[in-house]
Amino acid sequence: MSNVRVRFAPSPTGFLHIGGVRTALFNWLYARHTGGTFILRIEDTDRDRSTDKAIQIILEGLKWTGLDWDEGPYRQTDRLELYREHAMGLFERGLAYWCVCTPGELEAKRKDAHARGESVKYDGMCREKGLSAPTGPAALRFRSPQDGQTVLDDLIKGKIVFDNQVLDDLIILRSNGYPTYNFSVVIDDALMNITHVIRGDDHVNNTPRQVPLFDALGYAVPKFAHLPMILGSDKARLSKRHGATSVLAYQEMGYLPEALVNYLVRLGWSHGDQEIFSISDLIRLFSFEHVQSSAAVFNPEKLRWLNAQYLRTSEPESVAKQLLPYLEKEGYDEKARARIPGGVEALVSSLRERSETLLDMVTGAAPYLAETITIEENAAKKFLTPVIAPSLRKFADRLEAEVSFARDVVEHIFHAILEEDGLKMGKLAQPLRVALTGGTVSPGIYEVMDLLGKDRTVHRIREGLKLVDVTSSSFAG
RNA sequence: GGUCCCAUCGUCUAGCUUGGCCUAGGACGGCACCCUCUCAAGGUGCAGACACGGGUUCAAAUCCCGUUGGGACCA
Repeated sequence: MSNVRVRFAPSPTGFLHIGGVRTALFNWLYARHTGGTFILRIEDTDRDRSTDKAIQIILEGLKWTGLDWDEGPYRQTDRLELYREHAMGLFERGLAYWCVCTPGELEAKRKDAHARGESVKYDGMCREKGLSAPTGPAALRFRSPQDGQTVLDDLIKGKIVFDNQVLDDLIILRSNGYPTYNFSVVIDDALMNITHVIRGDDHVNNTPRQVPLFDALGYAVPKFAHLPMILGSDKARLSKRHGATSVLAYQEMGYLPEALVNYLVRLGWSHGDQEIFSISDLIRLFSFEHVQSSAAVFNPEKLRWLNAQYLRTSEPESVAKQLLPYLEKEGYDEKARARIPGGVEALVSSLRERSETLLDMVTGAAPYLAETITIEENAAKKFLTPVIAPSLRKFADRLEAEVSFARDVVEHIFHAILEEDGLKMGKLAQPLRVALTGGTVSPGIYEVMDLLGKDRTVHRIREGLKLVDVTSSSFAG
């Protein structure tokens, strides 16, 4: 095991966002690629917005996508003492100071500076006051370096230089005793020995504030890798109005986790022209070298295509297993599934060519799981005609008389009738399809019969025959 | 407003580090054709991009500068 230690640190303030999953994924891949450790840390210091429910959803989402963590989940609220201790440590060494400026004063100053077109950073009012133990409300501020530069050598974006002059003396401990985001992150990353901070590039500007903290605290500065954002179709940051953004929503919509992972990894990372990667491919091939530095637009169409690819190439057994809960949800119980001779696996094999999601499969499965069907009116009118009725009846009769329902036997009977009645394949297959499935779209006609079994096949043909419009038969005949 | 990031087909991207193999490749989507018992899948083909302007160089998608346009963060 290498000494690489990475973490995924979501805030439990809602569902697990698709962008969060990608961040987690890149962390996970890097850990697995290097044989390092993947740590899960819940950043719940925002007590007003954090909920236990949200934590559960995050865990559930990660489990579904298969991103297993090696340590944690740690919770920042369990570590508050640690932040206070280290903050006071900085104070004792003169690297932090008490600030008694009130929020109102600060706001006024900011407005003022803004109006004059000046920088809105903290003016350092309390910097040299030397307050040792203020009695009223006070925040602890870090004495940020004011000269020189902070250089970030990002694994993805390369060298980024920040002038320290623009750095605020950032608050590390609020007057209510809670640490600020930038401080708790540094303490955690330092104490957890994080070697690589892999996060969204919305954090790039936080980095020059954090690096001096590592230095002041006497910890090694980790390496940073800032991942480009995922955007919606209008190039704005991906959000609800672009459609589903919660991972679990994708689960509900019938996507396979492997497909989602494959899609997400290609949003920003590439390996030549390859589009489809197994998890082991990804672990083996992943590197920051090929991570894109520009943002990417989320494209649901391509996700659907990828999902379809996975549906078709995965083991039917595995897909069948994953399909089960969706079938249950639609009310297709054990009994319904038992109606299909080959079971759900056979169903999957026949339906997967024309399904992009598991939900598509559920829809397509209806005629085979149900005891009876309703035939679409237009389809009946068009295909269940008096002209074809005799051939259909003949087919049903012969099937019934035959002991075997083996594929080649059925095919033989079918072709014999085509020949006898001078019909082309489609002339008989389509009416048969309508009688058997109730619609005009289905898997191959022999597959349909396989899924239905002999009894239901014969029965449905006879039921379909009842719909043949007798009033037009005199007209036709 | 300040700071930072980014810029190849509609979208994801290869190529950029180490300029020439690029008349810019692949994938999704679109269109057409083939296959065909329906619908798909599959196959073949077509349309489609180096944001712009300057440099550097024998040679630039590739290096440098600027402009423009997007985005993020701080307010």
